[in-house]
Amino acid sequence: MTTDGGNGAGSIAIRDTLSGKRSSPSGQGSDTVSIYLCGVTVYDDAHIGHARTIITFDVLRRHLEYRGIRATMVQNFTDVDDKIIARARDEGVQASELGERYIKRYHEEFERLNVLRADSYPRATEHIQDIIGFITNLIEKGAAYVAKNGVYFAVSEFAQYGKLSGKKTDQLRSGARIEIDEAKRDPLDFALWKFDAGDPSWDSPWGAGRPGWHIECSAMSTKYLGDCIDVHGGGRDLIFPHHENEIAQSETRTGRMFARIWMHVGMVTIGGEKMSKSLGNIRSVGRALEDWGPNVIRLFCLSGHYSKPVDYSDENLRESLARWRQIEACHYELMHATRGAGGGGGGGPGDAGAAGRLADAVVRFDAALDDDLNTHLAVSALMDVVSDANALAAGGALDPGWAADAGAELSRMSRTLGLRVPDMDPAEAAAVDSEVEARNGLRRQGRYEEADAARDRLRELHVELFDRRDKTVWVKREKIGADAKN
RNA sequence: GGUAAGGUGGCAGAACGGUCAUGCGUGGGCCUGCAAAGCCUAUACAAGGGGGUUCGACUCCCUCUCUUACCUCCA
Repeated sequence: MTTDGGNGAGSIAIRDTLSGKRSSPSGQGSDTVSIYLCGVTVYDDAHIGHARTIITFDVLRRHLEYRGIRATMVQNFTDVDDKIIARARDEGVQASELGERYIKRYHEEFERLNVLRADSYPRATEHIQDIIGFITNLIEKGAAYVAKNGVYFAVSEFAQYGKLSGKKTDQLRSGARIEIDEAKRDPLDFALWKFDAGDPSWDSPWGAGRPGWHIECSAMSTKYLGDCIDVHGGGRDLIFPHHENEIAQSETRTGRMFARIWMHVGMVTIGGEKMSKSLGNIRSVGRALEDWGPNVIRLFCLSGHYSKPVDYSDENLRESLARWRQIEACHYELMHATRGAGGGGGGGPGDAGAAGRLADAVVRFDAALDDDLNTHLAVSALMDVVSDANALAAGGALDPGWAADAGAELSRMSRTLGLRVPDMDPAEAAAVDSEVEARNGLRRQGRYEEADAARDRLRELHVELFDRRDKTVWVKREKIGADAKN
């Protein structure tokens, strides 16, 4: 039973980690949404786990915009951090130079993944004054204190600490894992500012140093999106302590709810285990792009519900590849049919049903995304259109009008998922057409060796041919590394 | 130990209190000069164990068990 009226935009619901309930990102009647996504720490290459989180939010954003809601998206780069400093020292470069390198690479890779640019990508190092201001507020409120080695947030001052992750402070204190630090009043207190006059360091009212990890997100999200964000998210592993700490800082400062919806994306696993540096099972985005290309990676990342883990296995990737091949071929199938290449019996009795099935699939696609961004079901709905088109084509009943409609819908659904069929300019298409024509002439004359040679030539251009009863359909394939290896 | 999310056919993975998607895989057929892709068709004892609620549960409740994640940096 839907609680709201269900008119387009208002019907989108996302499950909030904190309350466990679904609610609309756009609130009541608003047509804009603010989204803050915790991005990457720039000391190494991005991996598939990063990709999954970012692609999930990318689809959320695309779907919101399709529903007429303008999303303002802010995604940070953490460019000051102990690991960056250590890595820079090892390589003998400046921390800023290292960060710059990985930020550049990030943009290149995620552009290839067809991820829309965020409205801004704030960096911690460019917001030191905002961070200092934020910390000053917290000290004024009595929620932060200056110690020997830094400025700390006093967890005891925030009564609701633990509400996001479902943890109780005394349980956390009794856990043996917490680092004992004499300087802290409470082992749960976390650093807002670390004193260290080393390489990357900035002056502050309390002493030279650098910000702690969590404060940058509170400061920057507030600066760009205000005190209360509509959707705040990241990977599940950020729930504690990162997001918990952000809530503590921000809500202490404003006395208001920090984020209306917390959205957390499940981990990418390798053989059932979380991908992590310590296990040495990291798969980089760069490598994945080489092996599988952007569309397969996206389909893989969207193959299950975002909140659940997904296993980066060869089998799963192959399945995504098979799906992609079908979608790709279908785009061409519909394009050819639309160009009126006499498909035979248009307007048969089955066509009326086809229009209904198409409309139904589109409704299911959008409804799936409305319902807590169920990309798995959305992909299924898209695949229903693909197989319907294939069935009609195989039966010689692909009516050009239907093909045009289906092609438009398929493109639109693909766009929402961020899938992109390789571009082909008309001149190239015409060239392929005439090659195919020539080959069919050879086939009619029984000159099969020459015809096969023509087919091979086209294959080198990644054009694949399907000879049907009455015509030859061709598809321009995306080059995929893993294909070549097998 | 605490917290959270899960255990669905050979694999992946949904929905739903009553008819158990879909994809991959597998068998057969069609189409093709051959091929590829696709189509048609068939295929599966499917729900970790045990209780309970119900006319009826995979779906709700309890319990046990297993898995994973988080409790330390992590998307």
